[in-house]
Amino acid sequence: MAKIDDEIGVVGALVRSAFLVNAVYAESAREYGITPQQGQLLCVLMAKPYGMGELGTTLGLAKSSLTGLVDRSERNGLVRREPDPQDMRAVRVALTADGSSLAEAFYVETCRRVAELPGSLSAEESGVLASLLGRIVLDNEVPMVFLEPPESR
Amino acid sequence: MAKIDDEIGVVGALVRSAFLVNAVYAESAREYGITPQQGQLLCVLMAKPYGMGELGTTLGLAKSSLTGLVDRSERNGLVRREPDPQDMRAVRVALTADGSSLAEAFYVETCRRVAELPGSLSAEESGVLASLLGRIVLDNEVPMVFLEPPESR
DNA sequence: GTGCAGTAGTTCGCACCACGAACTGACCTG
DNA sequence: CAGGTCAGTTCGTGGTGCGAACTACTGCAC
Repeated sequence: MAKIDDEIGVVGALVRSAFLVNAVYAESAREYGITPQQGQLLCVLMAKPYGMGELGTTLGLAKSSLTGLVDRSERNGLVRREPDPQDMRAVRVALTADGSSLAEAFYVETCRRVAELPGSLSAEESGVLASLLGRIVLDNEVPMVFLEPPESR
Repeated sequence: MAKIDDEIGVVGALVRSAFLVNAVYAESAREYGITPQQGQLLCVLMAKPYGMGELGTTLGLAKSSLTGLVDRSERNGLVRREPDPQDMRAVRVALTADGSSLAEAFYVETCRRVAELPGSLSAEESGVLASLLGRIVLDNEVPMVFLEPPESR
């Protein structure tokens, strides 16, 4: 009781903060001339090249959806399909030089913007938030769709 | 220092938890035979009818995007366009009876699923998380894209 | 009251996204 | 070497999101 009217439940807070982060992500992508999905693809590939199947499970997409996404990104020169030397069926998707620098720029800018969101939180509160959200992310086995910014560790 | 390797920064935690919530939201929508965007529209309209312009700013969509979304939802019988008695140009979008019950069911189920995500957090930790995220949501003026579950207050 | 600027929504054309079903070709096991 | 499986692609369908151009109504200026 005695909650002021600004009080919010965990569920609402999670859903609405997700909405907020999406909007920031989308706007950032837009300014770099890519779609949010392409941005996501680039961010995943920053870590290492992936096979199509792997990418599908990481991004939560069907195989056929991925073919198109990679096609378009390849057409834009951001990504390259390399043959897998071990398996003639398989393909390894990797960033091109252009893709790599765009990914880096997009990633850094997106980090910057997301980092501004908790502006009013103290460093300590940010730490608490990170650790609680981090547990949710780990417990639910959220794939590595976003690298850890090195300076934040 | 002395951080174990599972440690995560705020930025990564926010982005990845958003990814997680999206996935849950999308899967829930899927099971109710609607797209996430339509689900979002229904959730917003649960609170009250909206004009198209209002809806655009709330959902962060361009006018023209909204026309289509409302068209499709109307075609599915979930939503209705009512004339605004005050202004002959304007329109009020409201849930139909079908839309209202679908919205309610979708909303409840989505809440249930999102509520499971922080499963390993104690009640107290959940409270802390809610209040920190709540401040982010308030500070950044995230629109009411999701009602507050009554029982969580 | 007439005229005109601004507002609410729609239309159109475009590119993208996501899916399932059906398919191709390489792998592998018996 | 035959049949099953696995990686990816193709195809068709429907939904999404945008900007530019458009229609129709509102409201203010005069």
